[in-house]
Amino acid sequence: MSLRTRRKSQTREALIQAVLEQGSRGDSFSSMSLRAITKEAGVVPAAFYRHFKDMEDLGKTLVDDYLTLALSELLKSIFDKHPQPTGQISARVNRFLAMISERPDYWQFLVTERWGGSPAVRKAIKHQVVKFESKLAKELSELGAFGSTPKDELKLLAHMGTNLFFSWIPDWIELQTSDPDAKSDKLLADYTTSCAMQAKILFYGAAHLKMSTLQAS
Amino acid sequence: MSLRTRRKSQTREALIQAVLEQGSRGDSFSSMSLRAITKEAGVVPAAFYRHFKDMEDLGKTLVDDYLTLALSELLKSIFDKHPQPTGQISARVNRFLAMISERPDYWQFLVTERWGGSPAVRKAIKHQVVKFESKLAKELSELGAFGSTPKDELKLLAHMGTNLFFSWIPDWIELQTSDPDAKSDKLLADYTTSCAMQAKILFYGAAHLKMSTLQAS
DNA sequence: AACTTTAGTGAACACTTGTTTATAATTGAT
DNA sequence: ATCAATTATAAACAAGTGTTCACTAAAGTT
Repeated sequence: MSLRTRRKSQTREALIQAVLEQGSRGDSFSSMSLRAITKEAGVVPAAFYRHFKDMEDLGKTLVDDYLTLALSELLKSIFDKHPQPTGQISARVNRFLAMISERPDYWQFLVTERWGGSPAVRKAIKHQVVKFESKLAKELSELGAFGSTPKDELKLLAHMGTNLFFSWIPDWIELQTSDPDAKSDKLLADYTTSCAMQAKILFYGAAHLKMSTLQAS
Repeated sequence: MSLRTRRKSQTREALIQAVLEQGSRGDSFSSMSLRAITKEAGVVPAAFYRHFKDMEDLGKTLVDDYLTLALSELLKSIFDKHPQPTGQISARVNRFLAMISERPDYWQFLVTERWGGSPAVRKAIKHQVVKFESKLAKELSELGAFGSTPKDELKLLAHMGTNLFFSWIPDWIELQTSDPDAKSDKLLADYTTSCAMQAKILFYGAAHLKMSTLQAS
């Protein structure tokens, strides 16, 4: 990799990080201005066009080059092959929340823009979420408890699971950032167990309810 | 009500509707400009200040004066006292989706701005959603199946239910608006049964999993 | 060493933004 | 009928927006 391309990808990175930074401050992508992004990246507005066609292009790149990776690494971390036999669900929920804490800016952006104001970004996220759900369904099928569950039921469960997991993210991030006092440890622990309970309710219901036979209840 | 106040509330309404209109077109609230709103409302920019202090004020008013009502009417419609004994869950899910179809602009705004770019609107929505969850928990407690369920478990279930219901809204609205062809009827029916299944999974899990005893599983 | 390529600069552009001001027009009160 | 109150208007303002263009300076190539 040449020196020039290395430096180029450096400011490119700075532009991406500027978007994530502003997202972490509560701004939505569609309300971010190109000029504000370049300013935060420490570069002149015109330099933007050496990297992206426009803001929409930047948003899609952010989703496809960064958030996609974060999503697949999340899945890897949760379903890796060092299973702790006791407390399976709780352990995985802990891992999930720990992954969120590592890069809160990524997940903040994902949650905010999933139903946000930029159609292109929305579409890119939707595409990645669908892929995530498919991989999650496959992981669940290899889990034993859902070995005999039909494929389409697993897809539905993965869909519900994804929505459930995403619903934890905003509150979890807010707990992390806005409570630096002494009580926060207990608050974090409480929220973690609450998430674990939610996951247990969902997976218990999916495992024990015979959907195909109870269509009229 | 005097003629003047009636006309005033008329343009006030026009401003609110302009926001909902732009929201239905896919724009996020934080990216809407005051000028564009007044233009769509058919009024000059300066007239805005006769009604609201700024856009943030408009957003909070929209949530507190309109969406709050929509939320409580939704609850009323779902838990009214003409219960159909057969297919309780399916029937209520049908009612829910029908309510969404009546004012898709309201629900679009609610979903988009729930994690959107305006802190004030986000906070206002959060407040109303918490109230909604409380009322939902109370309704569930009077439902028979959850008569003996502890209060905090009902709160958790109401929380999960609210998130689940909200997760249906974007896809449901998109199905309604973007598919005016012949196959759409089947698509809508399929999505409805999918939602009903999701609800059954959740409520079955909550009703049968003894949470208090299974904290370590 | 000479030449080409290119990431980043700085100035300029036409346009939109939120907000203020004085003014017109109409309703409500006396 | 007269006067006060107030909704809406039109014009103007400074500030911010996306985008273009000629340019500088450094890296890559020959």
